[in-house]
Amino acid sequence: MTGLWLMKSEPHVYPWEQLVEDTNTHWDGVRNYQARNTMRDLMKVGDMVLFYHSNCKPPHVAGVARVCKEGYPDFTAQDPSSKYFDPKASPENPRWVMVDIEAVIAMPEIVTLPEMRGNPALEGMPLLMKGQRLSVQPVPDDCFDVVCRMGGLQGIPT
DNA sequence: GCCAACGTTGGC
DNA sequence: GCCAACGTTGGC
Repeated sequence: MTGLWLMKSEPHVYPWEQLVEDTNTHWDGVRNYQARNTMRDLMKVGDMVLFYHSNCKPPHVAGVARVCKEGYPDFTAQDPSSKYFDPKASPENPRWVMVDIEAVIAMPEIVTLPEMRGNPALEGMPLLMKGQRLSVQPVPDDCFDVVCRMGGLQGIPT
């Protein structure tokens, strides 16, 4: 079964357009244990990802990506010059994990947070639940499909 | 810029 | 192991 996820990025840090230009990227900088565990234990090659722009007006899903490399140490945690440096990380205990994702397709039309909040079919989506801040989070199958259709796609892309 | 909701840290 | 203090996220 293909896992379905949502990953948040602030557009001024790493926008969807950059992923398209890069083709793929390593998802560094996640410093939350729950999100780390998701990437380390649950995300598999071929899983699909909603690429979400947070901290912008309006927040929105910009495109669909795919996991192309499974969890491995986030090397930025061991790089003192990185803003993601963590002195507690080491080769023996990397502490933080990342996956690689690749761009699949842009949403023909972005799907905004208010639009998603207004769709009763998305009631079960963690993103829309109060207090939900995880930067990597699961998306129920039916919700993933609904978001894709709201963005003008014919369901979940392959 | 505000602030609610969390998560982490560290003293005890 | 508790919990107060602090830091961060991210919508508004």
